[in-house]
Amino acid sequence: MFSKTCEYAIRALIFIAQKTNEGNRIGIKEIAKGIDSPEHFIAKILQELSRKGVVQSAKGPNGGFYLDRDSMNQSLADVIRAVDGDKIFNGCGLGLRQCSEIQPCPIHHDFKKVRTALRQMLEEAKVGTFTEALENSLAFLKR
Amino acid sequence: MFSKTCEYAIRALIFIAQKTNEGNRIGIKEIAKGIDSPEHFIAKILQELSRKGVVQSAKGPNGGFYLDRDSMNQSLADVIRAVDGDKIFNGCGLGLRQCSEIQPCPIHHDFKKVRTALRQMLEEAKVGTFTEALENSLAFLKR
DNA sequence: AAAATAAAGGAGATTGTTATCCTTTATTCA
DNA sequence: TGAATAAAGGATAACAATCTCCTTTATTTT
Repeated sequence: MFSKTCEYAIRALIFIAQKTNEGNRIGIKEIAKGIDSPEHFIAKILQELSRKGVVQSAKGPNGGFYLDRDSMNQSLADVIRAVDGDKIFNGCGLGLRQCSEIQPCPIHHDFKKVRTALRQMLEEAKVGTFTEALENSLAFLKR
Repeated sequence: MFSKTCEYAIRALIFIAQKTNEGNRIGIKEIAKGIDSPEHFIAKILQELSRKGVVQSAKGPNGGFYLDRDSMNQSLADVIRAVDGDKIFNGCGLGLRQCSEIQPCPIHHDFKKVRTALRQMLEEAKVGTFTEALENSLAFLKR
């Protein structure tokens, strides 16, 4: 569904949100461990997301990644758009560039409903709202 | 959403279904033109699908690809499973192998609803049922 | 100011997907 | 039987996604 890059990004942001809610910045090594991802790879991904303002970072001792209020209120859809673009929300299911309401592919209309449901769900899911479920072991980010 | 291989495969099968309904077998070159795909690549894909029984073929003059009754009644979900496997229907949205009802990722439950809707839609869409829409220019397979 | 820390950045390796080419096999038709 | 046709199969090229390593820059602490 999403690229691996995007999966790691979402997991990392939810993890960082949790640490931010606890009042801490968090380093790359701990993030990689916390979400079971390749350390250097998630570093690259967060570097890019930091540049885009999707996540905040601080260098030096006691530095690390964290989320400001805006970032905490971002939706998963925002994160996905930053990483994978919006083809998952708008692209044709059969890969036709010209596909549209006027010139639909055979599954355009049905597919649109599903995509819309997906988008709504991801727009409503804010990065900062998973902390509680994670704390109470009602959700997991590893493996 | 799906791999390019899968997108081409679905478009090709719907196209072949149309030709079969007209009573003809159809060659690779015409398929590639008809669905606007790389000729050699769709040849490879259909070769594989032919081996799996998803599409039928005949060699030699007047040969080409066609669909028998079973293949005509296949769902798009069947085609997708043959090409991409079932990770799109079962896989975790965040790429966690261990994700399940008991050990869910943070978006597991919401995600499941969307995946289920997607699957139902694709199970109901049979390869052979798009001919009419294509004939009446209510749907397109190119570009 | 120097040392230590941690992210940023650049460059490259690995792997998987997408795409192409050429040869072989099966079938039809003359 | 021989020529033509069309898919099957094998090998490989091109490209993108994934992943790793090393150096640089910014910041803090002593």
